[in-house]
Amino acid sequence: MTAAHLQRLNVDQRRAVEFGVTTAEKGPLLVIAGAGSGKTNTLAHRVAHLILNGADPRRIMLLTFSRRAASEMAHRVERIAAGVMGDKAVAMTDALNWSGTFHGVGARLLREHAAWIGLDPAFSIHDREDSADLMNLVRHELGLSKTESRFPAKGTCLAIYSRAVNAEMPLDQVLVGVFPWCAMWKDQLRGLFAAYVEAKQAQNVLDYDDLLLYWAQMMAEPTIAGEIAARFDHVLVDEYQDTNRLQASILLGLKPSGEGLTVVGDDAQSIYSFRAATVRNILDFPGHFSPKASVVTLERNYRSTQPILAAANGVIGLASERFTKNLWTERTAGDRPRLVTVRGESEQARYVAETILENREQGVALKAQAVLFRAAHHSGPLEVELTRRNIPFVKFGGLKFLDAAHVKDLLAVLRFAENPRDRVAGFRVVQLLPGVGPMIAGRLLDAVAGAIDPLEALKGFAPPARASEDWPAFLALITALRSRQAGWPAEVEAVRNWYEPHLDRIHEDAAMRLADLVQLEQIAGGYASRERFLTELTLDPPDATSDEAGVPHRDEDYLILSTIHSSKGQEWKSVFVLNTIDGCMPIDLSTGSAEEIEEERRLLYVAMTRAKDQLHLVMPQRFFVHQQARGGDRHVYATRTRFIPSAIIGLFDQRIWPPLTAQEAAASAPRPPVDIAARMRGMWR
DNA sequence: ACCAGATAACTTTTT
DNA sequence: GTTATCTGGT
Repeated sequence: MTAAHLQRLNVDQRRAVEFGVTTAEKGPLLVIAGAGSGKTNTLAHRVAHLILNGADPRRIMLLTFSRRAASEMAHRVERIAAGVMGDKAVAMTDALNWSGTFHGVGARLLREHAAWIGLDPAFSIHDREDSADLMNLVRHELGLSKTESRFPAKGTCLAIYSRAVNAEMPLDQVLVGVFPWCAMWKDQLRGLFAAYVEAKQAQNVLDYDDLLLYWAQMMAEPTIAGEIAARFDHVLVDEYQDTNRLQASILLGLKPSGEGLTVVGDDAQSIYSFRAATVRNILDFPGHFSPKASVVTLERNYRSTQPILAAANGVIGLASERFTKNLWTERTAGDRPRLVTVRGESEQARYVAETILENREQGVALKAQAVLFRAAHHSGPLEVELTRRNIPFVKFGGLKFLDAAHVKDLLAVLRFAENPRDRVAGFRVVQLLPGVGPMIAGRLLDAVAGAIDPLEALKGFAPPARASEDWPAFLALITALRSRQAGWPAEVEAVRNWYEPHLDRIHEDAAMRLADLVQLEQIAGGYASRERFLTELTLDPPDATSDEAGVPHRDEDYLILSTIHSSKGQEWKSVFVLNTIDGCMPIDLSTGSAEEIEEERRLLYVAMTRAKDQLHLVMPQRFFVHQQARGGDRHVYATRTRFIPSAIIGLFDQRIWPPLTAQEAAASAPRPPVDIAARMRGMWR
């Protein structure tokens, strides 16, 4: 007699779900799950199966790639469990509260253990930008901003630092292997990083990497590691191919023997090596343990039609490292993916928009369709076209809502009030006052940092004459925020009221930006407190930005625009991939090492395997080079992506759009070559 | 001494 | 559209 919830699974999926729970097997488990093989579903079933068989959900750690993935997983677990145990399932899955990203879970563990490791539990978390800004401040202090030849920019410095931390690699090796053009600055960089770490500690801030690094350090300390490890019976990790060595170390600390550890992933979908993720993590996983981890491979694809799968397999089959998986499906009917040649980017936009509308006429909702692209700005012309035609859309990836200067300003005020030692936030805030620049801001923050009571230091500071008019209001605001008299989220409104005149002064389009701030206020209302708001917003920023079309309501139908990276784990009936041309895929900025090229190939594979029924790869022949003045005419004549060579072109349905007229078709038909040159040579013989 | 406006250069993917 | 650097003004 088999439980009902297991009967919907195939043999391999069941093995992954039951392994060690209702079977006698022991030890760690690696599930290699091909694209569309029901990976999320299998993992959700395993969690539900664990709970149904007596595991305590409070003692299950579930690590996913994004918060969205975590809540999706919780929903599924609840549905599956509800099918078996009814209403009681809700309480069980609610108790599944250790689920989230590595960073999110890490932040929580760190706050709980802060006292033990000498950390102030009110630490703030810096996002990438903030970290780069702090790196820049330190860079200036060390005089590295005016070296004779140019010192690496703040972003590059942070990338080097981050790589060394996440890959657990010595600086020398990182420089030689990944940033060879910065190798000459080795000593200065080492000094910079030392000062950067000290600055973070003095200001009580952690960056993204610290959330993992501190966690890993705790797991390296036997007393703390024992306490944390003992809290979790099961640790399950999704998207394991996109984890890095630091994350692998954390897992080993949590489950040294591998008992109770399950990781799921697909080596063919590893697309985050720029974040120091390494395919080796998943490939080497079984060997980390003795006895070795068991491996279950899911090869049956439930998503795509056979022709789409054949084309995707064709693309990944040319990878230099061969993957052993052989995806198959029973969905044999369907069209080959279309490889559509269009004249330029505006035709590409028109093709996509028109085909999407046709699909909708055929009953395919906009929500069941998606447009994917390599870089966030590739969708620009399409966004214009969609807006013109009143097609609502939501864009994932690329510039975040939180990256807008005005949003950052407002958040910086809140952060400064929460943690006055946060220099990056303070630096930004005080310079909003007219008459205050970097020097005065620096002096003010020095005074704050040196004082026991930051507020008193602020009050005692003599502002420059030009700022005197705005000074009292600023002081009043910070005082009010520190005392929390307005309460949450009302204090956001107080900040906005204070900020409004400055916004007007600084930005031309103040009205539009103000609307964003009102939206931010609404978002703030969804969080319990200022501290939770700031933390969770940094760890899980709202990533959908919708442009001129206006924010579609959740119940409305809208099209999905997404970078390929952000499309991970999702699926749509109809998928369009923009700019399937060399220079975009692979993107020409990648310095062209073999490994980077391979990752670009996997990116195309990920994009193609998102499609269920219909796949369109669009190739504009003329591609405007970005980063040029508006109206500029610099463009390149593009060629088909190298990942679809003629050897596999037969797997695609090649088309030209708009379709050629009879005359054009005749003109482009193959004709016997005429050797004019030979005739001309013959003229003189 | 220091701010603010102007100018030139750059823009991959993200927790 | 942003961001680092230069220059003129206070």
